[in-house]
Amino acid sequence: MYSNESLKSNKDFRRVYDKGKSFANKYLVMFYIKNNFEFNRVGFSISKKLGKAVIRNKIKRRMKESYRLNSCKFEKGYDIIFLARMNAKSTDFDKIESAVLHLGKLAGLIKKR
RNA sequence: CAAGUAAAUCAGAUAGUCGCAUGCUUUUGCAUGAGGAAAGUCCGAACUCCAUAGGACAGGAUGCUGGGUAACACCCAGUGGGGGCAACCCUAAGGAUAGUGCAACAGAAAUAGACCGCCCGGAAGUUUGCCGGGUAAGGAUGGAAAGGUGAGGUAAGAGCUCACCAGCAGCUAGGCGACUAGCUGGCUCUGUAAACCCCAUCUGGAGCAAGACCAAGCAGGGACUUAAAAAGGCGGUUGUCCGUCCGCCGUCCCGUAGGUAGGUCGCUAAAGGUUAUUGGCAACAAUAACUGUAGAUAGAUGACUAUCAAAUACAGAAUUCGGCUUAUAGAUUUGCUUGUAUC
RNA sequence: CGGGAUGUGGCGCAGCAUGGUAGCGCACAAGUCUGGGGGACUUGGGGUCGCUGGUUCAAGUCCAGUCAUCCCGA
Repeated sequence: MYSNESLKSNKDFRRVYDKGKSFANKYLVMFYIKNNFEFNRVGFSISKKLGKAVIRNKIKRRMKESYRLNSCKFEKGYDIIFLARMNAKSTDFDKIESAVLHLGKLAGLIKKR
């Protein structure tokens, strides 16, 4: 994942939160909106309520990894934000990976073969 | 062997596949990549800015002694006090004779004192109570009751007298010093300063989002100098005042200058680490050799597999160091003390 | 990086500057007034004062450390 494929400024995040659509399951919430680029931009957000720095880092890395492994399956041209919920604190990598794919299917962003 | 006590160390390793950050290479790779507390932000510094960091007051901090350090509320060595059979541990430990305040309830009385009791005398008089005085030994209250214990002494008592102990003042000796030991003296002084306060020492403020450079948009600002001469006014700092210094109270210029978004630097070599020698009880210092170790900016360490008995704790760098405090699975090593058993 | 506030019955708050009795309102329980309800009145129960140490004769109050929650500034 190159650096221009991630959401950076607070302005970009606000645009997705305010104008985008959202889906949720047990572990994650996903916000997304169409952008004007040829590629996707992804942001990850983990609230301070989930735990201390070590726990938040671990959750974010797992979310990043599970998107990276499945990024080829997503449609291009969207800004996406994944937001961790309280249940993500105590799960393993497989559950988070399946949660990412599940949200992609709900939103219709997974390519149909 | 058991119990205890003091200290030190490790904080998964190795191999493979995919992936991230930085640097070097140039299209392929190679190297490096979180902690003992990175944490809490409780102290101390470096560094940067505030015109200067000078004086006074206020405020704040520290508080047994000596040393170490860039500095410290830290560390080392000692002194006094407290706890433990001991090894050892704890200790905000200056001043109550500078002054002010406070000490509920109980109790006769709380910073000064006769309720009961004991003793003497008086009048009345059957026991007995009443009146006047002496007395701090005993009782009761309290955290604290006018030094404690014993003997003498006395009407009963009392440092009234003596011995020992505690405390106070002075002298002598030892120690750099906190203090210790001895002698002498008058006989005895409540506690609280983590109440105000006094004394001694230290202390300007803000913080890397400090600050420097480049610079879209937007907008009014910027530059320079003397004609007169001194005084005054206003402004420049973030407790107040004083002192020093600077600017303004005139002319000239206009996409120039300042500067927001954004970017670059600050940004990692450091009061650095390891080893040896020397000095020192030690903390630490000096010298020599070797070594070169994260630097992001939505913010880099993850996922999976195999082996080791198990991989499990607390926990993630954000300017950098020195400490303190708090959290911590599992395991290892060493010194010392006490007890038990055997030789 | 820096500054500040709060924690006391089930809920909302006093009491801490000046240390000795933990209190107020609502809620809860019982009783009285009423034919009954509502309402009023009377009585009662319920507190490791966030936690751990220290100072003091004595700590909710003073001091130190710690945990949690909330707010503000650059």
